[in-house]
Amino acid sequence: MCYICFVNKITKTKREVVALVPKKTVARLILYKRFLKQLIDDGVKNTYSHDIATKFGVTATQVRRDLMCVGYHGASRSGYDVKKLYDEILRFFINTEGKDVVLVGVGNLGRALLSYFSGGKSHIRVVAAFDNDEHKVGRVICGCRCYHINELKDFVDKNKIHTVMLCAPATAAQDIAVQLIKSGVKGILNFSPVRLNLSADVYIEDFDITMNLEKVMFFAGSNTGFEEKINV
Amino acid sequence: MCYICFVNKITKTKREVVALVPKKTVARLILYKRFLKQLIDDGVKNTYSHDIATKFGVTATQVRRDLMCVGYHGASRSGYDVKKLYDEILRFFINTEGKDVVLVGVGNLGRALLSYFSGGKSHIRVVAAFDNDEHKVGRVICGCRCYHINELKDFVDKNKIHTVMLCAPATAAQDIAVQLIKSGVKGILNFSPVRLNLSADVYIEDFDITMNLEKVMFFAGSNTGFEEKINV
DNA sequence: GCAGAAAAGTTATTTTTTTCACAAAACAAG
DNA sequence: CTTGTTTTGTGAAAAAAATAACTTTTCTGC
Ligand SMILES: NC(=O)c1ccc[n+]([C@@H]2O[C@H](COP(=O)([O-])OP(=O)(O)OC[C@H]3O[C@@H](n4cnc5c(N)ncnc54)[C@H](O)[C@@H]3O)[C@@H](O)[C@H]2O)c1
Ligand SMILES: NC(=O)c1ccc[n+]([C@@H]2O[C@H](COP(=O)([O-])OP(=O)(O)OC[C@H]3O[C@@H](n4cnc5c(N)ncnc54)[C@H](O)[C@@H]3O)[C@@H](O)[C@H]2O)c1
Repeated sequence: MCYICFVNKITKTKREVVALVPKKTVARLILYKRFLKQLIDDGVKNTYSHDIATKFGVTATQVRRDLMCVGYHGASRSGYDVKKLYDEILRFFINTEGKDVVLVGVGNLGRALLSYFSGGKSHIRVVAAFDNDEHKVGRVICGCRCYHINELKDFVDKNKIHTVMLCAPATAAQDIAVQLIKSGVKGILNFSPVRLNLSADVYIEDFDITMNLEKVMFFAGSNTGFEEKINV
Repeated sequence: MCYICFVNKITKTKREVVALVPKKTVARLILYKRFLKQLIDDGVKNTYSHDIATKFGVTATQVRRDLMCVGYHGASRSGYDVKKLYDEILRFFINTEGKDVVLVGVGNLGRALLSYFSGGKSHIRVVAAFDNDEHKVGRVICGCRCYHINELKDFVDKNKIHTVMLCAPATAAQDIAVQLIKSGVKGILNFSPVRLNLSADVYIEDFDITMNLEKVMFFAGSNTGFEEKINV
């Protein structure tokens, strides 16, 4: 597999590019991006693969491999220009940056998420919430306006929404997901503990709190020396 | 790597066993367990690797591979006895089952988690919550009693707690984590967007909502045909 | 009882991800 | 200007995970 500069120099469709980038690399790049942002805010000018690696508990080689995917070249000996590297990573995430997100299911979890994303703690904007509970529809909840789920298709169309956080009860999740896809949604962060059965051209990330808690309980109980470096 | 019956027949320490079981297999086994529980409740007696595979979007071979790790043998043609397989998976998770968990950081997210786990929606028990906010200490919040963070060590000792859900602000997370480890905690499900820097004999699962949302946004924007089968 | 199908179990192969190892570059000090 | 050190970039190797291919068992229908 040849990663070399495929983002910038060789003409490939975005689809092919994505296929070449390991999924875990995408996850790590997001973390690197966050770290670089921090460095910029702190006024740091340069950084090294080794720095980044230490920060995230991976090897320096891994970091350099990952950075190959974004096509920015550091300098021997003086490492990476923080600002330039950051910008290049932003370019890699060009389809992501600035895009808005909506949330479906304004329950306990949904409200926690809404307050977080409305509270200015994130650069990601959650621009609307949807529920089927008439008591919630029409109100502004945790800083976000709540619409009826039936209004979702219109909203998604008009606002070119690609991504949804799905916090509905397990029993409703599959039906809602089908509706989301019909409305043109391309990615779902699924908090409900059910696997969504959908056509293949949608990206689903199952974000299963209970399963992950059980996983921690297992490894905590088993006393292995393992430590998952990065959760992907 | 030879998986054969290592749980039951070959004498190995638990540590070695865990090292042989792929991490992702552990994650999938938890999902299979949940599915089998459902089948038992529905009165289904038998199931097949193919059934389970379809349910979770993996291959039947993968399922059989995973099940090798728990040491239960199905029967050709008639598949797996649901109850027996479930029991065998429980045996695999013997150190996990029945163990209790505590939560640190009773903020927006913490409260959502507390109401979920106190609301009888999970078989996992969150037996105490900890915070440093005097307004919260001493109260029962979302069905769970909240103690001062200073009382944590005692509680963890007395109640043999191994696992913690950490929902504190990013700025406090590292300090709290150090304290947790000193208190004897062996596993942390870390919701804060910082990597915890700790000694290696603790299992940390970084459960980074923002990073995962960005990942979905990336893949949603990039229109690849990819679908992550199971989030691990 | 036998042919055929269906399913588990297992070995081999492939694919994906990570690490190793080293060349090339760049800088610093003498 | 040369030597040594540090750091990137990358081919090659290794490790991990997933899949394919094959073997055996068991059941069904004839
Ligand atoms: N809260 C947690 O800590 C937690 C933990 C683990 C898993 N989960 C999962 O996350 C999901 C949400 O959990 P929660 O605690 O917020 O649940 P909740 O019951 O508090 O909220 C669910 C919300 O979805 C809405 N809803 C129901 N049907 C709908 C439909 N058809 N269309 C639109 N909205 C609909 C409800 O009105 C409600 O507002 C659940 O699937 C749950 O299993 C939550
Ligand atoms: N809420 C979300 O949807 C969301 C989304 C992404 C990430 N997160 C992360 O999850 C974590 C919790 O988020 P939140 O929205 O619940 O935050 P929050 O501010 O609402 O709650 C934090 C809680 O931690 C307590 N706390 C602070 N310092 C403490 C200490 N030293 N010891 C014990 N308790 C302490 C506070 O009193 C408060 O109750 C944060 O790290 C946040 O970045 C949350």
